[in-house]
Amino acid sequence: MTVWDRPEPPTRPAPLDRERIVAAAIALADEGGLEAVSLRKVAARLDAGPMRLYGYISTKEELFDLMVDEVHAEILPEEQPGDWREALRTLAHGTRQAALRHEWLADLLGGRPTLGPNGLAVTEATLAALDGLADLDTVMRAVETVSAYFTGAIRREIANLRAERATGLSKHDWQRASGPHVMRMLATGRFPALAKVVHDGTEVDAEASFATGLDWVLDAVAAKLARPPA
Amino acid sequence: MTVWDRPEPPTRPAPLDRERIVAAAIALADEGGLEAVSLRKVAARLDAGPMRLYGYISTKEELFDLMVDEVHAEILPEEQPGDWREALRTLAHGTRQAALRHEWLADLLGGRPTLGPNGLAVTEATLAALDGLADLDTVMRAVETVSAYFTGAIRREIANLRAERATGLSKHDWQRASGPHVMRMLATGRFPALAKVVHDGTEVDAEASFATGLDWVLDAVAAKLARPPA
DNA sequence: ACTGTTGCGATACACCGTATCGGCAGAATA
DNA sequence: TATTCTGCCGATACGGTGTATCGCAACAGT
Repeated sequence: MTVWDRPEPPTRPAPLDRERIVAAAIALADEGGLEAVSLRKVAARLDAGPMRLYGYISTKEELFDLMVDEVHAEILPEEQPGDWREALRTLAHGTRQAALRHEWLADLLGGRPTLGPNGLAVTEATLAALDGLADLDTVMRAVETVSAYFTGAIRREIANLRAERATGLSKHDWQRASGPHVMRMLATGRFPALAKVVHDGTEVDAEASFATGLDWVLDAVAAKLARPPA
Repeated sequence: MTVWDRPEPPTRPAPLDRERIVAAAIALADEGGLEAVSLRKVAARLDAGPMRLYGYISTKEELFDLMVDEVHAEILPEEQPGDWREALRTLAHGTRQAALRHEWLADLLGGRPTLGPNGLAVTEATLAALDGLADLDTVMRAVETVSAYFTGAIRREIANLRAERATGLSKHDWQRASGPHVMRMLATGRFPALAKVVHDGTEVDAEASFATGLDWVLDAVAAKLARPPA
C-alpha cells in the first residue's frame, strides 16, 4: 500500500435534486423516446443507484408528471399577449413547438391533469387573458375547447410524423410503403372517398394545417364570446 | 406485410385466432386498464403459453392496434346519417361512448394512425358524409379539426375521471383532497384567475361540456364549408 | 415402420419498477 | 475520547415484463 494506490475515499454522493433528475430524464426521452426512460438509466446518468431516486420521486409516473411540468415552463409566454386570441394562439403554437422539440410530450399530452406549478401558471395566464370577456362557464368552455383541439392535433401530427419516419417516406408516398394492406383495401373499391383523398389530395404543410384548424376553432370561440349564452 | 394482412397461421391446431386474442386483451384492459394487458396474461386467458401468441401477432404494439381497430367496429355507425353535421356529431359522440366503455381507449386515441379495416371504414364513412360539400382540402381540414377536438376532449375527460376516482371525490371537492399542493398554490395568490374558477365555477356535466364544445367546432366548420377559401 | 422435416412452445435472457433491510456514517452519550 | 445509539442510504432481491432461441415432439413422405 503506497500513496499511489491508496483507494479513493468513499465518493461523497453528488448532491441530487429533482431538477437534475428531471433534466436527465428529459434528455433520455429526447434521445430515445419515452420508453427509453427507465429509473435505472436516469440514475445511471447521475452516477447513482436506482433506489437513490426514490428520495426525490415516489414513482415513475410522478417523474413523467415532473417532465411535463418542466416543458410547461418552456411554453409559458414571457410577456402578456395583446388580446385573448393572440394568447390562445401563442399557447397552441407554443405547445406544438414544445412537442416538436420533445416528441415524447405527445404521448403524455392530455393523459393526466396538469397540476404542476408551471402547468398551473400556463393555465392561469390563459384564463387571465380571457378574464371578463364572458361569464366563467363560457370562458372555461372556450379554453377547454381550444386546448382539446391543439392537444388532439398535436398528437395526431406527431403520430403521423413517426409513421412517416418509420417508412422513411413522405405522406404522399406513404400509402405505397407503409401499407400494401392499405393499398389493397383501397383497391377493393370499398373506400371510394378515402381513395379520392389519397389519390387527389395535395400534400399540405403540417404547421399550416394546424394553424388553419386552430383559426377555425378560434373563430368559433370568438362568436361565442361575443354572444354569451342566454 | 403489415399488422393487418398477416396471414392466418396453418389452421392445424387452431383453438386460437386473432379475434379471440384481441377479445381476451380487451377484456383484460376493460377490467384492469391498459397496463393490465400483458402477453402472458392474455395467453393465460386462452390456456396457452405466451409464445403461442406470436403466431398471430408479432408485437405487443400490434395487439394494441388490433384492440383499437376492434373498438372502431363499435363506433362505425350502422346507417347513413342525414347530413354531414349529424355524421360528425355521431362519430364524436360514438367515440366518446366507446371511450367510456373502454377507458383504455383514451390512452391510445390519436397515438398512432388508424389503418385497420374498421378504422378505415370509419374514416371512409366520415369522408363520404362530407363528399362534395367543398374542395378536398377543406373537407380534410374539417374532418381533422373535428377529430382533433374530440380526441383531445375525450382524453382530458377520461384523465379527469381517473383523477376524481383516485381521490374518490367530485370535481368540485377535488381541490381539497387531490391537492393540498394545489390548494397551497392557490392560496399564494399567484393564480387569481384560476382561484376564481375553482371558487366560483359551477360543476358542469361532462357530456354537456363535450357536446357544447363540439357544437362550437361544428359551427366553425359549417362556416368554412359554406364559404370555401378562395 | 422408419426417417426427415417442420413448427411449436418451454426455457432463457435482459430489463423493468420498486420493497426490503443490512450496514455504515454521524450524533449522542458516558 | 470511546462507545453506543440511530437514522437513512442504497445494494440486493423479487416478481414481473416482452421476446429470442432452439430442443423436441409430431406430422409427412417413403
